[in-house]
Amino acid sequence: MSDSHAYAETLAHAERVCADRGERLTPLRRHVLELVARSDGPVKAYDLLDQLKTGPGAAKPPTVYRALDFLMRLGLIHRVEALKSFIACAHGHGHEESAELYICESCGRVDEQDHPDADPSPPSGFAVSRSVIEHYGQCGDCVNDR
Amino acid sequence: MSDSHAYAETLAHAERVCADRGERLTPLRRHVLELVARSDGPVKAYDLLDQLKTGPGAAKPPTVYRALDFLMRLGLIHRVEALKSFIACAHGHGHEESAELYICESCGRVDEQDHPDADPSPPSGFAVSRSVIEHYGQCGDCVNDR
DNA sequence: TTGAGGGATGTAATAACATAACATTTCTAC
DNA sequence: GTAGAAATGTTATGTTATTACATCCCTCAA
Repeated sequence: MSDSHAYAETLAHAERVCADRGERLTPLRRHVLELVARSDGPVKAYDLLDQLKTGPGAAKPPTVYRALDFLMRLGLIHRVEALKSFIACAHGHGHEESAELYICESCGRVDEQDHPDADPSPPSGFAVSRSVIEHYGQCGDCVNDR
Repeated sequence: MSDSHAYAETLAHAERVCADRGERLTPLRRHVLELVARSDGPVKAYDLLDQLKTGPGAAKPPTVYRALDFLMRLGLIHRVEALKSFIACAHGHGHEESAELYICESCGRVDEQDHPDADPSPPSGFAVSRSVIEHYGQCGDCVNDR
């Protein structure tokens, strides 16, 4: 997500989503989304905080976490649970709360797949509202490099 | 996992796994496993810490985290990433690193399913070594209760 | 039997991650 | 223009996890 085309699309998509839902993509929120989208891989909240700390009016943790919560609520970013990190959503998909992520532990790249909405085998009667699906390993490139 | 039969089985299983792999289930590690297994649902590291803090020789964080790491390494417990918590593994299954969890947000119960080893759609060439699969929602009982 | 080496545990300090509570500002609608 | 709601600022603190180093304890070989 470091290439500028995808990045521009991410922002344009964010504008559209906000407009659709009557939400405000404020400068702060846009800025945080930019930082997440420009970053080469999953990025941590406190790294964002550092990047927002230029000058005397430095951002404090709640500022960043609120923006991240907002962006997650709109499905514009995902939290990578096992890395305590965040990535920009690669899709304009609908199932905002259920990305399926492939995280390369060698190069750090994250690949987001569309995942089947139908769960293979939920326990009887269980109603899933949100899923965390994260696969760790090595991407094709890193496997070949060895 | 609060019923004593399953609990006894968990410990017996732990003994077997350790014996097989030449690892030592020390009193401390056994104690931590007991606390996790006896707990009614996912339990937090600092809750365990509190439970180990009886008397003056109180346990400190690294003590608990080391035991938890050990138990995870052997597949005896799982970390519930999005809850920052731990549960005893319900199975003696082989794919230790890839439990599929159904977590009820109403009653807190966690149901561990065997999940398909075959991944539906990994990116080309990606070699998965470990997966985090957590489904949040309501279990059948809680859905009916409403 | 002793002492070297390794694994486990104890301990202190601190790093890293996240939220609560409340004040202030900004936007929007009337 | 003003009320109410939404967003942001600010302070403080809560929660989760690790680093670094000391000590203990067990095993095994000399």
